[in-house]
Amino acid sequence: MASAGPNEPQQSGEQLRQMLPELNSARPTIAEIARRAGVNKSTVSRALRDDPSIPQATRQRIQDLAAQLNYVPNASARHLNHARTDTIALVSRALNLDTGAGSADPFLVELLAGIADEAASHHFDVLLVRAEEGERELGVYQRILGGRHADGVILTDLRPNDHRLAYLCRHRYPHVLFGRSAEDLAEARLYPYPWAEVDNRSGARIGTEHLIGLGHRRIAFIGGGDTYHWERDRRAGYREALARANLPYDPRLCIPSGISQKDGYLLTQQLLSWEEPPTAIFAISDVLAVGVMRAALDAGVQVGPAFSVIGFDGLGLGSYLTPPLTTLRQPINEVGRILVQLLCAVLRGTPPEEPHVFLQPELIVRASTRGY
Amino acid sequence: MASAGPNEPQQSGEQLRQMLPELNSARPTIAEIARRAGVNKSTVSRALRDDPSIPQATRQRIQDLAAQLNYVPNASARHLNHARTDTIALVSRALNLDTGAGSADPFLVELLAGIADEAASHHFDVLLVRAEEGERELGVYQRILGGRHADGVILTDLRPNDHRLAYLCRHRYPHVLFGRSAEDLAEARLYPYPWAEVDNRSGARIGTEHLIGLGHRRIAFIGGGDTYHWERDRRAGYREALARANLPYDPRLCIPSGISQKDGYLLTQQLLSWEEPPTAIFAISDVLAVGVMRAALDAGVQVGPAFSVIGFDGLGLGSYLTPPLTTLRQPINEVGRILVQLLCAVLRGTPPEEPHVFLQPELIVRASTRGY
DNA sequence: TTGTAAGCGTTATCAT
DNA sequence: ATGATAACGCTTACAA
Repeated sequence: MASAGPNEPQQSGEQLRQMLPELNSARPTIAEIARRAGVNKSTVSRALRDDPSIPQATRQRIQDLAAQLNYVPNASARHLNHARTDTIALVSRALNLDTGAGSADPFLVELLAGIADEAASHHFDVLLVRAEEGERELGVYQRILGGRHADGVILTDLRPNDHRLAYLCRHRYPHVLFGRSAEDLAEARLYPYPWAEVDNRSGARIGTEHLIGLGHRRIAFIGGGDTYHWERDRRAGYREALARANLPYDPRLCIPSGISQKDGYLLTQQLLSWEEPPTAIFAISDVLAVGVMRAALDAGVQVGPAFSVIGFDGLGLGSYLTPPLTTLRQPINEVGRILVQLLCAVLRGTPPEEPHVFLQPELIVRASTRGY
Repeated sequence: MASAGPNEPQQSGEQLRQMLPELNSARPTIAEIARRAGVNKSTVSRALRDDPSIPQATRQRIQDLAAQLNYVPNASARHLNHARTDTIALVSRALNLDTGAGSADPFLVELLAGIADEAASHHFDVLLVRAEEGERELGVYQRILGGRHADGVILTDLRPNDHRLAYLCRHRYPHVLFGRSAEDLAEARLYPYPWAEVDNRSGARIGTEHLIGLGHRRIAFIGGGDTYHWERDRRAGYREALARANLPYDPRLCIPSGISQKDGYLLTQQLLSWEEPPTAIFAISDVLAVGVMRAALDAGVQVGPAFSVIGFDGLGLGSYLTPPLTTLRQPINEVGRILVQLLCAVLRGTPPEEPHVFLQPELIVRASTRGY
């Protein structure tokens, strides 16, 4: 296979060093354009924004000149002048390598895609920020919002009594939340800033009811700690379904865990070694469910009728697993879009009539859950 | 389950509208600090950066005051002044919802995690930018780099004769590439800007040789178009292995496709309907391999000895598939870190001695490939 | 040790 | 229709 022709500039790697002094040069300013055009800076500024007070002819002349010189207005200068940056930040825990997830969280990309897409259509830049934990947690928001790296921020991984909320409200930092608790919905609707959330509790309840409907009675719920709304709510939905069906709640069947595939794998290995193992497992996320199914298969347990598995999230992956995974699909892309819309509305000064969006997940039944 | 106590400020959603005027207020400037401290702006500026010329006492006093007033220097002002933004941008195609991938690319998160982590440790912000296609492709770089939204940019999805390179070089826009061709490595080493790449060709060759070593003779290679280096190189590696083993190259067995699980699924369905189907499949990515394995299982073909499948990427997912997927692991996180290190070095004005990093992927043998 | 003033590149408010 | 000027918030010679 022939090499692609040498089309790029060819220089020794060392020559980069020689180019360095020029790196920051040669970007024309508005003053430069003005000088060359023989007009004032303000005329150029007007011409470039198609101000009708500038006659068509000069306008065109200046625009051509600017294009020819490859002029692009300096963002920092503009931001400084306008007192806004047209940038929103997404703060996410999933970017931390040491967060224990073991590997990438597919959820984040889906969300990011929605966010990036919508932000672009609003002419906003997107800043990606790692969430910090503990002492330095609030410092992140102070830096980004106080220092005006961004005009507003999207928060994820909300917790009960999340002290970030009080902090952001106190400082009037524009923000939008992904994740409120279904537990306090009435209260959450009073929150002054927008949020969007998927009904984790109902989702988990519906999923559990699905298992119960299939005849399962010993249903384990695995995954999640006690930290975030989404994990608490999903667990609550599980218990709610049991209660409604007058099934006893067995704490031994409700097992906390990490969020990686491996966690699901190890826990399921244990479960299956019980003398009376559960006949169905509700995994708190699709990622976890992957590990659960693998463990079952490795133990020679066929996933389906005798041992049903359901996940949560609706990752594209699910339908290609063996067997295909029943799950509760979240409209992740859409959540991303909505979050951006809500935040932009706030920044624009025109908050939406209903700033609180509560979406329903959708039960997708596949072969991993079958009648017992 | 009790609701989390009402800890957040409680206001009607409509009150947000009333708060709006205050949104952009109340962020103190350096002038404000100076006024309150009874000193000049420049003194404050110095005190805040621990300039030793300011006596310890005043320094402390000013720092306390700033902290108390929640002062954070305005990034735009600082950037304007310094003529740099301490921001790098990642331009990615994977953020486009309409890109045909169908869903999230897990690869991107892994890369992002590495990038975000390393960038943070260099005190750089990370801007996330969707790649455009066609006419508007270069406009993205003009806007980001010319407009100084970022100091430098990370390019992905490189193509042969990628005209972005000439463009960036011509304008002296600092950048680093993820993806050069193994086909023109000598030439690529002359490129003035840094790049990092994983040896896709060798990886694919080693993977194919693995299959050949297992006794497979009819080996299909599916996936990828003719656009990007990574897909061309992997295909080249496949052919190289065949050639070395004196196996004939059958064009019918080298099948282009999209990059989604579904593409892998549909193609494999077709393959299996042939009168003499291949006994092994090299899927150009792990994501594609997921679809391949699903199709095999659905067709009643057991993946393993009689029908081996190998992927490429080494996503965490692979070891939990059924059967676990043999693959070539790319050090994705590390690539992200390296890209940032290289770019920061350029921006710092101290380019590394060896700006071109070529990493080897690692063959990870699992149960999806077995002797034929 | 600290203050003064110029400058970063825009935009906006005056005038003219 | 266009020019002059101030302002955005910060840094940094240069003075004092």
